[in-house]
Amino acid sequence: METDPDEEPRFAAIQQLERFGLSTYAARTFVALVVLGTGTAKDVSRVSEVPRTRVYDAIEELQGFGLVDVQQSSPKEFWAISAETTVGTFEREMDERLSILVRALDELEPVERPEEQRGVWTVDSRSSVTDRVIEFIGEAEEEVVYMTVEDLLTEDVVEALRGAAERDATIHLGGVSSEVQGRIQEDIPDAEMFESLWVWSDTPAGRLMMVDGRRTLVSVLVNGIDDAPTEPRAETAVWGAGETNSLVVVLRAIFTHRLEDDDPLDEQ
Amino acid sequence: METDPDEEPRFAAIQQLERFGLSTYAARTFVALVVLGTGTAKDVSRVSEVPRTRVYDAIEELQGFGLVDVQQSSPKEFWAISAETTVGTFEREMDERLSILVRALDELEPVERPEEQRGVWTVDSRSSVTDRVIEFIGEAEEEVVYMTVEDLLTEDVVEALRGAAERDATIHLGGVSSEVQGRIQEDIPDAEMFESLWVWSDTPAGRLMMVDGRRTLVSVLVNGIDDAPTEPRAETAVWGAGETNSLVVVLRAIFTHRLEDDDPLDEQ
DNA sequence: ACCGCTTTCACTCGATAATTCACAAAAGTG
DNA sequence: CACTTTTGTGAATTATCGAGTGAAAGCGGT
Repeated sequence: METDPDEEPRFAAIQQLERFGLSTYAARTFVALVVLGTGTAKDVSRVSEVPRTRVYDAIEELQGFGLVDVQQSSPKEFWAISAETTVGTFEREMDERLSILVRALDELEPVERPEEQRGVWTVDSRSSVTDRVIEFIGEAEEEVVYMTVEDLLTEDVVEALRGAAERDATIHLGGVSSEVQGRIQEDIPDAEMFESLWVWSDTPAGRLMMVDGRRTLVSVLVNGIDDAPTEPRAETAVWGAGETNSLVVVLRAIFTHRLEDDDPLDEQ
Repeated sequence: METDPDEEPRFAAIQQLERFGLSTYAARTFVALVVLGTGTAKDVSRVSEVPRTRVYDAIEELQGFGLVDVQQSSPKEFWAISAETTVGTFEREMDERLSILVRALDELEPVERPEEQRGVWTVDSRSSVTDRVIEFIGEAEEEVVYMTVEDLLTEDVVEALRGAAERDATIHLGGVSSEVQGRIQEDIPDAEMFESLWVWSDTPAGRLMMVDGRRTLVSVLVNGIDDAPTEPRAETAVWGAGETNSLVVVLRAIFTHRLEDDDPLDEQ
């Protein structure tokens, strides 16, 4: 690191503002004004390193976003809205953009997504895997089998499972310690716990799920066991859909065999 | 218009995706996949007009956002997440960015913003003016005088007024018809209504407010009366702060004079 | 081993944004 | 009132990044 620590929030703010679509001049100008509260083009130029003659354009851009007010005097003075209001402004802006996006996508999306798939799809980051898990659980009508290491049994997943349980789907949950089992039983009384089908820890295994016997997902934690345990290990998953999908067929075989058995740990 | 109406949502979707930071290739590729549900580079290229050879880069970019999964086969196949999940993904992304921004801005913002101001600031769009109005009402400790045309008495403003009333500030509200007065009385029982100080309609007047006798705002509706009444008329405002601010002094004179009078319509 | 297809990658070009420059208008200053 | 400094606007120049192109490297099947 070679950056002045005092400048770190300034840099972060500028970076985020740029990501929201401001030009670098506009972003730097705004941050300068937040620090100053109020100031002239010259003031802004001094603390923001924006060429003085360009401050005016930047202000205009910021006015378009409703982020600064100006005082019609000579020299003109500029005033930045409060941090709080700024966030509110962007929140509204983003809501707006999102609603346009969802409207457009809904029109484009074919009414029914192809269900049966031949291949096996791969998903990469942890958050994406979680997305997929939640999506699939959300489609469950009859049965969810979900086996996971505890780290990955996050609140939103439990939420999705509860939703499925309330739709009268059977929940089989495996791989979690007895303490956590208790907590889950409170949330989802109907969930049925089962022991791990095999030794679960000390493997890179992440989660393993099957929904209605026609959709399955398997994930592993990458950056192997011997790696520095600093980084939360990244997750990567494969999933498949359809009665005849190969991944589905394999997992269905395993699960139905094991779950119908009352003493699953001994065989094979 | 010369665009195929069928293509309009497609265009809108691409545009929004670009604003969220996707390259045009990535945006076009994703939209193509949403339409197709699933497809190879060739398929995508055909419907998206993205050069076939660059589809792969686009997919990589999209994977970074968690928007597509791929099938490791030859040819590779690509799968787009559902519209619903897409929105969720961006929602999380934006929340993340916003929280970084607010953290950074809070550190930068001087603890107390300068209160007394000499000049008069101008604000431009309707939403920005509303922002300022709400902000100022939120600072009220003793008294809010707010006179407005009914169009501009939106729910969020009423909300802010209620908040001020609950902090034991006196609310004087003027310029609204008796029907609306009734509705407001329900929301904010303590609000005190007063008649317009002058003929209010048929002027370009918008709102006029004073908070604690030290902060005032006046707005007008531009794009004059004789303009086509299609567009909701734009609003532009000026505001000032501080006991000795000229705008504040003028409005305080008017308001205190008129409000203390029981028969405000006749004089001057 | 060959051919066609898929995939990757290095490179050009052009649009756009960043930066600099020149100058007119306005505001101070002696 | 002449002269200097400051302020604001517009155009000119430079840099950067992404779109588009094409060559070359894998891969599969015959």
